[in-house]
Amino acid sequence: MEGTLGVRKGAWSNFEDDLLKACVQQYGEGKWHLVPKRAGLNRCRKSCRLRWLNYLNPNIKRGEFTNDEVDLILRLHKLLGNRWSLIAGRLPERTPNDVKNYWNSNIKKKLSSNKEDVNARPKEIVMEPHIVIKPQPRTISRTSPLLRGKVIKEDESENKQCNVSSETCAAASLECNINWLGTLLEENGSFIENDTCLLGEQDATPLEDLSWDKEHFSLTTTEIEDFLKEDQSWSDVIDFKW
DNA sequence: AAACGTTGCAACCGCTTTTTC
DNA sequence: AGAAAAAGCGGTTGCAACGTT
Repeated sequence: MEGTLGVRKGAWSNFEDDLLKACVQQYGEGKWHLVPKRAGLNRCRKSCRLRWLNYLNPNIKRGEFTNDEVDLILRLHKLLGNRWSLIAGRLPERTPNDVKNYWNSNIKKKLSSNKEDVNARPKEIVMEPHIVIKPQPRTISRTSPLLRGKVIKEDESENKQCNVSSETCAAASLECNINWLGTLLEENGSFIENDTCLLGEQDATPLEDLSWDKEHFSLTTTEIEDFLKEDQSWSDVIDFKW
C-alpha cells in the first residue's frame, strides 16, 4: 500500500517496527521529520511518530482499563471535554489514542444508553450541555508581583520584551492558570475561596455537601485531589501546556 | 459452515499550534 | 514580523477479529 510520493501507508510490519525502535533508541524521541530517513523507512513523519507514541513506546500500558482509570476518565472528561492528550496525561502509561478509543467504544455508548433511559422517563434529571473549558490569553503587567522585583528591559523597538528568568516565567504561568481557573469559575457563577472550590453555588454551600453528580459542574477538593498523582499539587495539574 | 453484524483498535487526515529561520 | 516547517491534536475511517443468527 503506497500513498502519494510512494510513501507507504497502512499496517506496520514487524520489520518496520524494528527499524523504528532501533532509530528511536539510537537518536531518541523527537525530530520526527528526520526519522524516516534515519530509520530507512518509507513512511511519513506523522506515521512514524504515531506508531511510536501509540504502540512501540515501551512506557505504554496495554489491556483493559481499570475501574479507577475509567472513573478518572469520566471525571476528567467532564472537566476538560475531548482533550484526550490532557486526560491521558493524568493516566500513567495510557496514550491519548487509547483513551479516545476507549471513550468512543465504551463510555460514550454507556452514556447514550443512559440518555435513552432518561428519555423514557422524561421527569428525570437531564444532563446539562457539555461545558468545555478553554484557556484565555493573559497579559502580565509590568508591576505584577509575579515578577518578584525582576526588571522588564525595554527594547529599542516599540514592542517591549519580557526579559525574566524561565523560573519566573514558570511561576507567572502557574499563577495565570490559577487566575484563569478562578475567572472561569466566576463566569460560571462559581468561585474559589481559600482552599475551597465553590461551583455553581453562590450561597457558599460547604464543599462536603457538593457532589460530582449533583450539579453539571461541581467538585469537592477531595475529588479534585483524586486527580493528583503522588507528590503533585493541584497547581501541577492545572499548569497545562496549552 | 456461511453470512452478516458488531466491536476494538491502529492508522490516516485535516486542522491548529508551536518553533525555527 | 512574517512565512515556512515541524509538531501535535482530535475526528474519522478501515479492517481484522469475534459474536450471532
